[in-house]
Amino acid sequence: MTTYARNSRLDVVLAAERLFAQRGFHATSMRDLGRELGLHGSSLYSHITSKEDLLVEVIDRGAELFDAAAARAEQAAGSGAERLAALVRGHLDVVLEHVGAARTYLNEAHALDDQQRRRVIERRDGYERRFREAMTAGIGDGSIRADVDPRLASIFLLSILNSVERWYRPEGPLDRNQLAAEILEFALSGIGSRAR
Amino acid sequence: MTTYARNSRLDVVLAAERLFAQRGFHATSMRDLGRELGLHGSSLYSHITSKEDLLVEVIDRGAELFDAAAARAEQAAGSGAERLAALVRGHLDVVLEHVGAARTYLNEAHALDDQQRRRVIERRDGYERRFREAMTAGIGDGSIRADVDPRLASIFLLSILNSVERWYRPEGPLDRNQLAAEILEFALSGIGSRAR
DNA sequence: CCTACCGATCGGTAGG
DNA sequence: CCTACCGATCGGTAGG
Repeated sequence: MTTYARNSRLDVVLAAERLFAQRGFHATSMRDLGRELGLHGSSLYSHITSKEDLLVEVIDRGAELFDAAAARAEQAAGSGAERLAALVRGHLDVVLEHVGAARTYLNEAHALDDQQRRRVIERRDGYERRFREAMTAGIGDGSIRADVDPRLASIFLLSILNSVERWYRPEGPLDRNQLAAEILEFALSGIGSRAR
Repeated sequence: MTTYARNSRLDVVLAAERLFAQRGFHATSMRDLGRELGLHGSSLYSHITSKEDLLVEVIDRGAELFDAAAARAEQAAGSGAERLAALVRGHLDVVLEHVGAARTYLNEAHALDDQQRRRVIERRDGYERRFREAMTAGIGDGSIRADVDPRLASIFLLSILNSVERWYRPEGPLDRNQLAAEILEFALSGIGSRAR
């Protein structure tokens, strides 16, 4: 039995993460992807069955990374606000360590067909629910203000977190811990003075 | 002189706003665009010179709408925090009344060539600066907390505002004024209790 | 605004 | 993993 594989299937998925995240799914051709790995576009089909499938795989990997980070964060003991802080740090870890998968997951789901897109959106809703639940717990234990709407507040906080990839540069003045601290300070204390 | 125009150039731009926003620039073909207007893809070229130019025009329209709204908002008298509130309401007006132009401006600039993209990003920075300046003014007049970093806080607030199109539905339970109020409450007061 | 095209590129297959 | 393709579609032009 002869086999020609210089690259593994994982190599293909990782290259797809990079290119889908940088240029977008529709702007990335199979030939682009092949070039990234030093082989012909048509050769990719010995590793995958279609370009769509590849997108599904990248996006699912992204979803999995976020879910796993959230599961770890939820083991943090403490108040609801502290659990929320752990969720924020876990989210940033994924965004900063797996840029490609995270960006593709966050920005390219619209390229999926209806069924797959619905599935991904439901999974994303499940992730958002974990933020909501931490806030609800925080209202219960007094660490979060009682008049907060956990659904809206989760959306606002996740909007901040999911936009980080659009502007944050790790080589800039702000390190990851400072970034997390700044986001938490903004979300927990706001920017208005008492004497407003 | 005979002319065949059933649609104006503006019709083409408005159709492009819709489709570029819904499917993305690369996923929209000139034939899709023609179908939207009831004519052939090739006929569009009597109105425009290239698909790229059309994207530039849509994006510039989006930028113009945001800049104009900010200019109006800045005429609001009052504290820095109040000017910031006016900017927030103006931003939401654009996002909700010009969905297509706003979404294309916010999400499709990556499809521009380097030179155009840089120009658009610079213009976007100018818009962000207006938020920063309102915050700085607020620190001066005591309406914004003195320890706030206006640059980061502007990014966080704009992340929330620019993500609105991803989840908000006008026909839902929250009207536009309530949405603005919720965002401002989150940004100004945060969600943490004093006894955290 | 339509008809009739153009060369280039797309995702993907057959066969080795 | 390569070679040699395939039909479909792309942005765009010429000429009326």
